[in-house]
Amino acid sequence: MARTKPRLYRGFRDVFAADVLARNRMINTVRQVYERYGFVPLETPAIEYVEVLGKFLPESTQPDGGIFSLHNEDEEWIALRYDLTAPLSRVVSMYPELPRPFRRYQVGPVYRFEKPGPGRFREFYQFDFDSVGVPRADADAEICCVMADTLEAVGIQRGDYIIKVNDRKILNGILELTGYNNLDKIVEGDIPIGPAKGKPYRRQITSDDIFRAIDKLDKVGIEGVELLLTGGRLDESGDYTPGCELSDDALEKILGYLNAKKDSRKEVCDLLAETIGDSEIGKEGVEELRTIDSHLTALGYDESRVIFDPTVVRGLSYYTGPVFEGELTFEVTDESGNSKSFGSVFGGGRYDDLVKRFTGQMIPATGASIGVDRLLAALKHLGRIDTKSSTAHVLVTVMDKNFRTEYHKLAHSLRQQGINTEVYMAGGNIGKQLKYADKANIPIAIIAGDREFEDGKLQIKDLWLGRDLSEEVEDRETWRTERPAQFEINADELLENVKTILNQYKLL
RNA sequence: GCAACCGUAGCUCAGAUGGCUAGAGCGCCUGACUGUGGAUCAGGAGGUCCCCGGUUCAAGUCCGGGCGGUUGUACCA
Repeated sequence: MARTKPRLYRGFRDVFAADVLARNRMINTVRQVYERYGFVPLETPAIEYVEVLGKFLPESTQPDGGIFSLHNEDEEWIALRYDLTAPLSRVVSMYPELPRPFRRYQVGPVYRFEKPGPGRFREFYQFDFDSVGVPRADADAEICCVMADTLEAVGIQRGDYIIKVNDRKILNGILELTGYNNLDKIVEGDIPIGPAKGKPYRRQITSDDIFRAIDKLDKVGIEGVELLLTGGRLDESGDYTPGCELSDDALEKILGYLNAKKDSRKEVCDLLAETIGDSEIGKEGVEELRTIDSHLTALGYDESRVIFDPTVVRGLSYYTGPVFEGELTFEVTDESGNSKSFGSVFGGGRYDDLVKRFTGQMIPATGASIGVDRLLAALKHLGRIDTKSSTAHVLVTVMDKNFRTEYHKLAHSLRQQGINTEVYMAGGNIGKQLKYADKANIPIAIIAGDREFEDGKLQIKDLWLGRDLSEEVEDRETWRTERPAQFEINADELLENVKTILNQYKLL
């Protein structure tokens, strides 16, 4: 009979103890920060109606790519949530009795039907917090504070991260200045360069594509952005991306805007105010940034933590005002040996129109979201994660089956004192049991047979110490006869001995 | 979606121009005191060489198609 082959669906993964434990710890830390600001927990289902999730039903009969969707029994489209913000906006419009402002946090898996990459999965955790019902920019300033506090709480040092802020209204203002704010045209022609040279292309270009191009600054550099805004760009795989074919004048304005980088937030605001000229929407954006700046400054969140950066776009999404990006700035080397900064782990912004699609009324909201797994990867990289893969701190070994009850009683008494204790339940000699403890990363083993029980003694073994000592032991004989890191103790002194060892490993 | 590269043991890979009974390191299992982790030593298990078809006396190796993976790019809430 053909057996079933165990396999994982592309982009999904199993997560084992060490990683789950580390993630739980991190989530706990983050939760404490969110709660310190008064955010309250919310849980929503993983599945929602497609139209609730957002703009994924064009006029076609199928939801857009990018999400996991299926038909329900009534032939309606439902889908796995791809973020936690759309469900929040549904909740806000479904329960008008909720207190406003509604400030909630939510953590859980979200799903995206995209090509997975290294560290990029189709199921991953996000940890969001949002303020719904607050139009004022001090709410945005608060988001920045929470972001900074959170990153520091989980162990990212000041200087190893930066919160970057921009405002969509300013971006829109710039677009307005260039005259391309309602851009919608078809560009077509023959690919001018590369392996596919001569092949015809045809592409619809809208204002969004200008943002898209700007958003790629990190990836393709300023020259790349320039190409994307003008004639088009050939990437290293030989793929050609048609450009926006902007005028020289417009290009110049955009590039000038992207250069409005200064060390101080105030200077950036001044520079942007100058660049933005008479654009009403642009001026509004600058005012918002000024308000955020003054709040942050008053609270002592200076440019070492939060800066204004005109190049931040944050995708296309639903953002309507300030946008935030929490970036880790320390360098990492990828597998091809290039060093680059770790990148963004925290993102968000103001989205004043998101609830409107349900209720018709504008309900302002602002918030941010942690890419939990990416942040976890960063902490691992920094060595700020202990990778314990066990919950047991003590393994009671079974040397003599006749004493099985005794072993369980020993374990029970330790548990009652709050010590996580496991009794070895499978068969096998002592060596096998110690190997198990070693592999499971359990720090202490207790060994006892008839000799010990007769004398009221126990053998207690510090396995982690033994592991270190073993590096100096040359031959098998001394290892076995000396039994490093193993002590005989009186049975009634077990608890204090266990505690002493666990304290050394900071496990209590 | 498009493009390039890749697919041999659980993992990392070796197997010039077609000629094997397909190998190595690591890992895994057993043993070296039936009361002790590591190192060492001695054994052992483990492969339809991704799948299907073609060329050939002969295919892990060449050709076609599929599937899967990696990377880049597009999209990205």
